[in-house]
Amino acid sequence: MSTTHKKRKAGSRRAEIIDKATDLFLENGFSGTSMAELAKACQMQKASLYYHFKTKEELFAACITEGHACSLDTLETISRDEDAPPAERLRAAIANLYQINVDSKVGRMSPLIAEVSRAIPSVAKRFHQDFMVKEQSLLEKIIDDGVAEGAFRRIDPPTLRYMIVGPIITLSLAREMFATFDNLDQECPADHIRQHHIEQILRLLAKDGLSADREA
Amino acid sequence: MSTTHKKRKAGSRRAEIIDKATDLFLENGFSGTSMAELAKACQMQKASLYYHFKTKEELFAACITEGHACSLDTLETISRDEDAPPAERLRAAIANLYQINVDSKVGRMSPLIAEVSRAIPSVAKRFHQDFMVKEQSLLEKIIDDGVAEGAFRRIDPPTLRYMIVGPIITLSLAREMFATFDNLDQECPADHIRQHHIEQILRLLAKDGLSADREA
DNA sequence: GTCTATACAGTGATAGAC
DNA sequence: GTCTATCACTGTATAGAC
Repeated sequence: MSTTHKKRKAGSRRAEIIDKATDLFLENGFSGTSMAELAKACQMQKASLYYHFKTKEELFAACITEGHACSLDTLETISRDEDAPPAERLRAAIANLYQINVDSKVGRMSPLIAEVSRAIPSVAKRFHQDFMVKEQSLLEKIIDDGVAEGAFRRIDPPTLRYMIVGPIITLSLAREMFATFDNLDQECPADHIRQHHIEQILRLLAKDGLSADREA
Repeated sequence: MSTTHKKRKAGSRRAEIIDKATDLFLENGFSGTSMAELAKACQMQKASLYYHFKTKEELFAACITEGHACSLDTLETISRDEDAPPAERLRAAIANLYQINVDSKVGRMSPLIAEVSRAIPSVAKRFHQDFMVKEQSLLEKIIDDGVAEGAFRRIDPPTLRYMIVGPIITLSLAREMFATFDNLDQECPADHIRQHHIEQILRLLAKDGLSADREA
């Protein structure tokens, strides 16, 4: 507290940089975000950033991997709770997928990854391994359990996965694309889709004859 | 032919620039693509680009709007063919949506739009109006006709739209994100999803009792 | 661990000859 | 309509004081 010039909070200035950087990357893209801009947002000097991160690419990688790695906890809990009724588990899981992919920062990073994937392939690799694969396998376990219990109809796994995750990711992407629209919530009605999508998935998974429970 | 220095093909050098620029933008993003790089790809001088386009942003806008505006022709034809059986029309429509969004350049631009949307909101607006809205309404007409004919069950339109377009857009996005992977076709099995997705949509739209036609 | 100062390559864009 | 030459500026990254 005596030697340094500006020490805002104890310890992890690094975490603060990652947080601010993530916001800026999400808003302006990777190339569209400058270290100067980030420095200003952190109220520090450009050069100081390079004490914490050797390069801009390394900083970006940290935003992807360290920044929000704990996001799958809830999904993991749901996945482990094998006693709950399959439909309720799936309902909870999909609700959580919306939260992860639409509400939180990690899930909104897909367009960013697409932007830098050619220039920094390792980032795409990490994002895939640390986030997407885990998310997928947790979801798949929940469905598999339901099928094993006889509660769900068996559907080709990759296809079902895309029908569950597809609308969610697309909603997230659309909200990034049209972030500046006045009527964003009309164009991309997040809550509406969030509520109705799950019902259609359950209808798909329902065994024949049980599917007439609900009319949209 | 006598006055100019290098006149490759007659007339539309402009179209060539748009074409090359689109490729580079798709590969490296907007900020990640420099005018110098583009000039080299077009085998011309940087300054010459500015004869055709006042700014880089204007060039980008041209890539979005002019470059690939005619892509909805097939979908339009399908949409107009009201005598064909609804299921066949929808099948053809979805197949075309895959072609537009996964195979062609327009559909792969979504992450790009997301990147520049905050900096150049007009581009997002144009893309939305000229492409997405049209695509959506053509699709909706096909479904509405099927419902009117009594062939399809009625499903909440925005939800159904996301369940059709969501997996397609997400497949496209994933292929951009993981473009550098060796096993891209394993990770993002485009053909597989393309074939099976449509069957699930038809099951969703099938009236009760008719849905036992097929097992995935 | 943060600062000031700076290197220097690359950026979008312009001027003016041909 | 394309060229050469050049502009003013911003980009990432580094050196060295404190």
